[in-house]
Amino acid sequence: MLTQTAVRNASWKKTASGTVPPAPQPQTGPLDLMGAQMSFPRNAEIYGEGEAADYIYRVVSGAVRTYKVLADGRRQVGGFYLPGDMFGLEPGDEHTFSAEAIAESKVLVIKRSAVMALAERDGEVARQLWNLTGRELSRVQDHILLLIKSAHERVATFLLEMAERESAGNAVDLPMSRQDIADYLGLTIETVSRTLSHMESLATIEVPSSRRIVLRNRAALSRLNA
Amino acid sequence: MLTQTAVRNASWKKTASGTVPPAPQPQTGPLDLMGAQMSFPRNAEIYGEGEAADYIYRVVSGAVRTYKVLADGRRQVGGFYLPGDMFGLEPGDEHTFSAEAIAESKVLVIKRSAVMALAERDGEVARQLWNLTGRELSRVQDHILLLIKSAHERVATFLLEMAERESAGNAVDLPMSRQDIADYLGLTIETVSRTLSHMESLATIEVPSSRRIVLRNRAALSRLNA
DNA sequence: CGACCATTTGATATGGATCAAGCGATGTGG
DNA sequence: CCACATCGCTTGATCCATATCAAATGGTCG
Repeated sequence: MLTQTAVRNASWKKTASGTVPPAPQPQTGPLDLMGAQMSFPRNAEIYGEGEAADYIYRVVSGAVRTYKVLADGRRQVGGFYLPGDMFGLEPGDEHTFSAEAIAESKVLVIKRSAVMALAERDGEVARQLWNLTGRELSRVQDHILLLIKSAHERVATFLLEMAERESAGNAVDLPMSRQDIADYLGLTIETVSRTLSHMESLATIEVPSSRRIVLRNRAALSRLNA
Repeated sequence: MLTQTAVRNASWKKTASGTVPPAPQPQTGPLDLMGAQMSFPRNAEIYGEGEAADYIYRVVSGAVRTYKVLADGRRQVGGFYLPGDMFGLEPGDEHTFSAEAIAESKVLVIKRSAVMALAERDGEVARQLWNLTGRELSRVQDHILLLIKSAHERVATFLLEMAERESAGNAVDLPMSRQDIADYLGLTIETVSRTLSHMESLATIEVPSSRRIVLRNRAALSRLNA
């Protein structure tokens, strides 16, 4: 079920399947052709933890974070999803994380039951779904490796990861706040900020504005990538 | 491909499908009927990181750990697998972690290609494989949540998890060493040991021998479970 | 222009790591 | 069968990376 917030903010629009997403993933195939596009303003909830996972999603523009809040208020960001990325495909039938738009975002919403029915008949689709879960799995495994590293290593790994995903030369445009980054890396906002400042002082990166980071010395970052 | 160590230590034995594993998982179905049983001595490698994922595995007796070693020698244990658990099913065709027997173990080894062929024809099997990956995914997601907690919380969570999986009253028999636990929890062996001692001093647990832990106050542990 | 929010920077505190012994169980050779 | 080596674990002392608390700065929007 879509969330109240989500529904409230929704601007439905049947999409002619001709719409080309900014950075399409190679591995999506028939899933491209399904679903309806919705818009979410900054910080709008797309779905909440514990809700029925009736839909799966694909980012068209903007960016999405998934997260979980622990009993005492600590928040862990599970992942960031950029244009072309699919998210919300859960093994069980409840979402285990919540999802929010980081910035104004357009998201393709696909009925899970439709996809499942399709997978039933078409082995190729089934394989694709499995693949998707598999990718997610290795992403999460990498995240674990990240969380045992030092603060410098975590930030370096994060920057390299973002650079790779955006692949816009050496400049990385971060859609997310320092708080989002901190909660993703398991650090405090202060530590993230200090680490970036330190890297800048070493000329490893440049930070022309807080959301824009230029990688000046990838080798140094890779060395930290451990 | 099976590892040198693995092959060297292997004692192949075609298993009459009548062999009943100690704690069968409910969700395995047809996969039960396939594969051959192998024995691995303590600390034997079952497969190595980067090897072709030609087989999937199911613990019959004993226990298995999967792990990854970072460039600088730090080791992260990805998970522990107890009798009935499947492991080694990777999305890609290379193992992303290594696997070793923690204690003398019997493992059912199943040819991946055979399972895939079966899944091709039988949607039920395909769904089961997907499910397996999904379970693994949520296990790993939980692991991430673990890694952002305090040492006490991590240990408490670990003990409750093990107690649940073994479900032998309040006594937990740990097949793994303190080092294994430490590497799973992202702590040092000293911190794990100290934390257990501290919990014992609070009468939350009893540690009659280093591998045996009795939960005396689950409520206190759950409170730490955050 | 002023208020607000995000970010940076500074000072201090602290949880867990590191370094270093000590201890107990297990096994081996004499 | 005992002495001793070994290994896994515990305990102690100290250090350090990162958290926490606090304030200053900067950027954005009405």
